[in-house]
Amino acid sequence: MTADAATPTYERIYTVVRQIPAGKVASYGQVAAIVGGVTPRMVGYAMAAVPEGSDVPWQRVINSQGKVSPRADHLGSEVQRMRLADEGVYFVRNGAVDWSQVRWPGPEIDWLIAHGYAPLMSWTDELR
DNA sequence: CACGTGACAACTC
DNA sequence: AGAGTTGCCACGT
Repeated sequence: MTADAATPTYERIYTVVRQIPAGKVASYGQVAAIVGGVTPRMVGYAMAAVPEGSDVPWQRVINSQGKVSPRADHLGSEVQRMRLADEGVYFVRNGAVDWSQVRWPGPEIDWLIAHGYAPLMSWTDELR
């Protein structure tokens, strides 16, 4: 599945999110930077729109503070925490994950090129 | 810490 | 075809 300019925005976002392995997490801003041309908020919207039973691991995208973002559906954030716990991702000290332990380093450069994403390194500053 | 600001795709009538 | 509705952000001051 490539992601050229003709690919719908949400699909381009989902394609990147599907690369995040179990046990790792990424921030909305990180995903947005990798996809390119989308804002972190758009990534949040896309995650909220993931259909039930989809293969998109939406739970692996959290906010820049390392916390599960609050949302209209309270239960949703609890489900997200539980699913992450099942994958070995835990929220310690005031509800935030330890980025140094669970941060997804991002896709390989080759993958980006092979799938039509610009291998811009601007997102590395998200890797604080 | 509390704001203000930037910036929207997909869906449903 | 077009308007209206609906959503899980990040960063600067």
